[in-house]
Amino acid sequence: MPTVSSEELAAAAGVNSAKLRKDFSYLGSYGTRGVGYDVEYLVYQISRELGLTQDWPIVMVGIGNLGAALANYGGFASRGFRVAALIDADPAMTGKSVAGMAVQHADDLEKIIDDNGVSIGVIATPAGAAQQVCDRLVAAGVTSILNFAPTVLSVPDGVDVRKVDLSIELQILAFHEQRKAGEAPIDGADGAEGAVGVEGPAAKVTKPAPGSEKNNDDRKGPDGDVPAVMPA
Amino acid sequence: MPTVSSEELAAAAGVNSAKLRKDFSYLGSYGTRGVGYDVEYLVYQISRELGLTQDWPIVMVGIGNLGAALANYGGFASRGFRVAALIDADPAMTGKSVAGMAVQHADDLEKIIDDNGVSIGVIATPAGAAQQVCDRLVAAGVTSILNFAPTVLSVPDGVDVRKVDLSIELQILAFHEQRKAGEAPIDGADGAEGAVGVEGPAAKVTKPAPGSEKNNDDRKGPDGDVPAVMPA
DNA sequence: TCATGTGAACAGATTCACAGCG
DNA sequence: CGCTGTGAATCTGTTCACATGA
Repeated sequence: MPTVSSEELAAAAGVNSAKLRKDFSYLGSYGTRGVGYDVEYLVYQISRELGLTQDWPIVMVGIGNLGAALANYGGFASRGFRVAALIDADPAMTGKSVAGMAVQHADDLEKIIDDNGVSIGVIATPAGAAQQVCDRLVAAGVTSILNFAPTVLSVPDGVDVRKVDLSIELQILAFHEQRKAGEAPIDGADGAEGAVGVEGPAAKVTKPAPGSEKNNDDRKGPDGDVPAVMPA
Repeated sequence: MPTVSSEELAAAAGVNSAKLRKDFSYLGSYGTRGVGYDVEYLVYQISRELGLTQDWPIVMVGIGNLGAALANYGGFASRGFRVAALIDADPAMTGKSVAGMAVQHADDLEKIIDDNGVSIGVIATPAGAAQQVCDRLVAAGVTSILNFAPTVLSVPDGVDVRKVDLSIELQILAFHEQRKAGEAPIDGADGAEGAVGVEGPAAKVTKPAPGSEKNNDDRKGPDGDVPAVMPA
């Protein structure tokens, strides 16, 4: 399949074809009128725009279950990421092989980052160690951090942090599940009678997907469809 | 602190106070004019709306590194989730203790789901097993699935699937990192000269956060700020 | 003729600004 | 008086529909 039309791509992705064309147009005019988009060329252009054509050395700090799972995660390499080092503070871990790499001790963190020109760090430590690790990463020159620890990190301006909360996804499923179960108030403690706009967001729950596969359509993000504030 | 104003909450969350008030108003009128919101009452109302006051038994299938990491994840219990069972297809895993629970064999999947009234399942198996596990979960009555396997699952109508791609978050960081590095084209293969709207989305990258902590502000979601289509 | 690329219309979400109530 | 709750104004993002060019 050498070329593809916006219509076909849109159907596959479950979005409107006009939106897709408009989005593509922001990257430049890579299509051919009357024909469509050259697949190979389009893939290259999008890859380049997203940074997939670059090599991104990353360090992973905290090689527990989660760190090991991440180190073994197949998707990284194909997206241009190269795990430059696995780092753990536990001396017992040092030298152990995880995902085919020797774990290095946290003492060498600064040197490792410097030697490899790392600008992206992944934190998979326990909550208590996260801020300290973060500070060291930033001091050593890391400017993007992916945080799996259940802590809010403070960083100076110019440093990006993304926090992944693995339970928030379950939360969202449970929220939808609750809706499926019926609108009846579960526990009649008191009045949610006047709950006006509840129907709005709820309409998203089971959108009839235009495509045949249904998977994360309708989704704005892990926290895109729940209120911003939530009790700890 | 018995009460809190929309202004304070908004500052803490890094959003506009009017938006916060409007969002809250969809749940009902739980504030007091001239005073603010009663913290305890507000927490309860939001918890109830989000389903935090319910007990959600879940099963986790695939107890490798990632499954074990999830089973040990502290955040679940506090959000109303109860891990009803850990399930793995490997007989060598059966009976092993992970996060204080004995791993059960996949043969018993249907019985476990039925006995515990489970409606939410977590798949952390290798990609090859995911669809099969998914089908069995659905057949056994599960209606919400959290999928960590790198596969798109097909499910019947009425079943919710959320896919978590751990590398997508890195992808987003790398995308921003690329922007920080400067607008100069990295590889001059050919013309992205006419790249018009690139400045639009880019403006989001380093928004001056209204709050003091900067952490996942500006974020729509793991895929909220990258185009919908991306090469495998 | 066909599918892109894009102004213009539309829809949805956010913010403003203030009436109303404790 | 202060802060909520909310219509109205504004802004942002999506979709329509068609001129344009291969």
